[in-house]
Formats: sequence, C-alpha cells, structure tokens
Amino acid sequence: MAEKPIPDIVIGRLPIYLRALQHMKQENRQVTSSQELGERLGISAAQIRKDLSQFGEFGKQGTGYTIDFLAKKLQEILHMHKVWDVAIVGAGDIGSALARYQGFSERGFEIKLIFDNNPAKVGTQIDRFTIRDSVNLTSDIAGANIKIAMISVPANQAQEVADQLVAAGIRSILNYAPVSLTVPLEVHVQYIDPVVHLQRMTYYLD
Amino acid sequence: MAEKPIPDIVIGRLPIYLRALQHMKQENRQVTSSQELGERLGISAAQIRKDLSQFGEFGKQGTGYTIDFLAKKLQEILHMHKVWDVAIVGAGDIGSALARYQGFSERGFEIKLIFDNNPAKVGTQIDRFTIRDSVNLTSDIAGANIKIAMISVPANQAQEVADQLVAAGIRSILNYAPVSLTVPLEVHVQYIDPVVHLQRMTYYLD
DNA sequence: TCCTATGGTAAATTGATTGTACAAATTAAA
DNA sequence: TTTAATTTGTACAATCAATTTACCATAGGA
Repeated sequence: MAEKPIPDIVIGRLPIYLRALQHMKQENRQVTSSQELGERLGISAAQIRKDLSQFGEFGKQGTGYTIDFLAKKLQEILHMHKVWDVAIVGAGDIGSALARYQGFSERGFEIKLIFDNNPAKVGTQIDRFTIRDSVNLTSDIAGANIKIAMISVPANQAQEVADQLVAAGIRSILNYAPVSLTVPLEVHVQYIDPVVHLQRMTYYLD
Repeated sequence: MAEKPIPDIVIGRLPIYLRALQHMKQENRQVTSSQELGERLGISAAQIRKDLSQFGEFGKQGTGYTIDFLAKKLQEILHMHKVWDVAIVGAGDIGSALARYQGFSERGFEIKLIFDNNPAKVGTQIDRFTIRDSVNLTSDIAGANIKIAMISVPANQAQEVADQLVAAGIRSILNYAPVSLTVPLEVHVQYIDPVVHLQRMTYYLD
C-alpha cells in the first residue's frame, strides 16, 4: 500500500505552524488548539487539523495540542531535528545581511561558507566568515558535504552559479536573484524577490 | 453581468511573466511565445495562455507575443505603469540592505522613508536616506501618502509596527519579520522569512 | 452525570490544473 | 499561389487538489 505523497502546499504551511508554536513556547504557553492557531495565522482550524492529521495524531480531544510536543513533531517531519549547514554565494549587500543574520542559527541552520567572485572581496571578513573565491565553489561545497545554498549574486550570474551548485551536490537552493532558475527535478528551489512580492500586491491597489 | 474575480494564484504568476519578459527585452528580443516562456519558467504553455487571456488578447496567432507590448500590458494590469513610493521600518541589517538595493527603482518602486526606534541610529544616513524616528512613523507616512511598506524589525515589534502602518493608511505590507501579522481584510501582506523557505525544502532532504 | 471544548475524519464542495482539440490567423516554404 | 507549419484563444472534459462542512468520539471540568 503506497502512501500518497503529502501535497507541497501542506508542507509549506508546516513551518508557519512551527514558527507560531515556538513563539507560544517563548511566552511559556503549554497547550493550544487548532482554533487558536488558526486565528493567529489566518488559517481555518479545520485545515490545520487536517494538515496535522496527515502525519499522525498529535492532539487530545477536548484539550488541544501540547505546544512542546507538537513543535517537536513538526521539527521531525521537516527534518529539523538536526542542524543543516548552508552556503552563501554572493557577498554583496544581500549576502552580507544573510551572513550576519542571527535567525538562522537560532532556528536550525548554520552558515558555513560564503563565496564571491570579486578578487577585492575574496579573503576579507564578514562577521566571522572569510569570503572564499567562487572558483573553488564546487569543490569546497562538495568537500564540506553541504546540501543547502542561498544565491545572492546578480541576475545574470545566477543560472551559472546554480549549475555549479547542482554539480557540487546541492539539493536545495534559496534564490535571491531576480530570475527563474532551471535545475534538475530532484533539486528544490525557493524564490525570494521582493519586487515580485510587491507587484503581487500592487494589483490590488488603485 | 459581474466579471468573476481573477484568482490570486494567477495574479501571483504575472510578476514572474513580467520579469522574464523584461529579461528578454534586455537581450533585444522582439517576440516570444507561450511555449518559450513556459520552458523558461517551468510553466505549461497552456496555462500561460489561459492566464493572459483573462485580461485580453495580447498575442498574434502564428507569431506569438510582442515582448514590449505584453510587458506594458502586464505592467498596466499590475498597476506598475506608475512608480510606487515605499517606506521601510527597521534599519538593521535587512532594512539597510533593502535601502541600498538598486532593484527597486529599476522596477517601479522608490524607497522614500526609512524608520528606526533606536536613538543612536535616528538621524544617521544609509545610502541617500536619513533614518527617521519611529515615533513619527504614522504622521510621516500618512503625510507622504505612501501606500506600501516593508517591515524589517525584530519579531516582537512587528505587530505593533503593522498596526501603526495600517493607521497611517498603508495598504500593502512586505513583512521580513518572522511572525504572522493580523491586519484588516483590505490590507495585503506578503511574507519573506528565509528560514520558512528553507524549512519548506528540508522536508525533501534526508 | 452532564456539558463544553476539541481533535480526527469522512463527505461534500469548491477551485485549479491539465489535456485535448480545433478554428483562425500568420508566416514561411514550395 | 498553394501548402505546411506555427501559434493564439477558447472550449470542454477530466482529473487532480484543496477547502469546508458536518459529525462523532473523547477528554476534562462542573
């Protein structure tokens, strides 16, 4: 009996649930309910229950969900029970801000390597990182066995970088360059382009 | 006869189409086809044609779409035929990187104001901007008639900032703080949390 | 014991995508 | 000029996906 795969849109909501639970934990809350979570997130309680029930029975009728327990379960489902190493390619404004961002280590990701192809930058420091030369990108990443990378290079270099990352064994790419990437099926890409996000909202403005 | 509203998921694809068209324009291309666009973006040609046909007939049978013409049409649909003013709240690493990012002005958005509540930062410069005091946030934004804002403050301050932005007349919020916001129905919010994007991909990793 | 709150789940409903087809228009080739 | 090859716009079916509704079973407190 083949279990049917979980829809990607459901996977996409799990990190949101997890984030909210971790906030509640910081407020020393013990339990919550699908209704409370839903109100907080603008998602229907039924949908949250259905999403969660795809992975098991995590709640108790009448009382709700134990925050700490559900958070741990979601972390397991998302494979966040371990720390993931991450590489950054492109040490401009965005790449630098990413390298300095504390939120990664606080939430299960550790920046390990940062690359740039500008000789003036190679060898200099950002935070605790020494910028490496992009010519060694593939071997450095493969050698460190890193599976996740963020791209913060200009648009016209992004596809080339993506190709190198794939060759280095990267399986997940978070792309800040404003361009769509072509990668093999088994490699996942997420896009962050603030202009695209803004344009999606201007449609609704006068 | 009431026209049925366009699904938001369709609106979300239009900026992607526009971005690809603008890249083609830079390559001095004159025309393209739904098929070429689709291959470039990983979207089926039929879907692109269907999306576009919701707004009019922009192509020519046998030839395809004139890049410049279709780009202009998409800009109109997305209300990008004018330049939109934008405010930034939070002048930390992320806010600073946003203030310096050239991609906004190149694609129809102009950063006008940037705020922080840290007295040590108020009055100092980032790029060509003088950081303003957050205490004047509502009046400054309302006075400048700005409708779009980006939030780049710590998570625990984000909801308060959002409330002030709504009071100031902001209609669209791009939220970089790692927390879900509660806003009135008529205000649109888009979220950028790199950790959420990464976690969405770790599910598929071993 | 009764009442209320709540999770889990099946069913119904709604929404979106995909696939197929084809007429009409255009271009290029024969 | 005729024919062949493209390509859009549209329709329709089929399917797939996602959401909502409704209801039952359970837990815990009054």
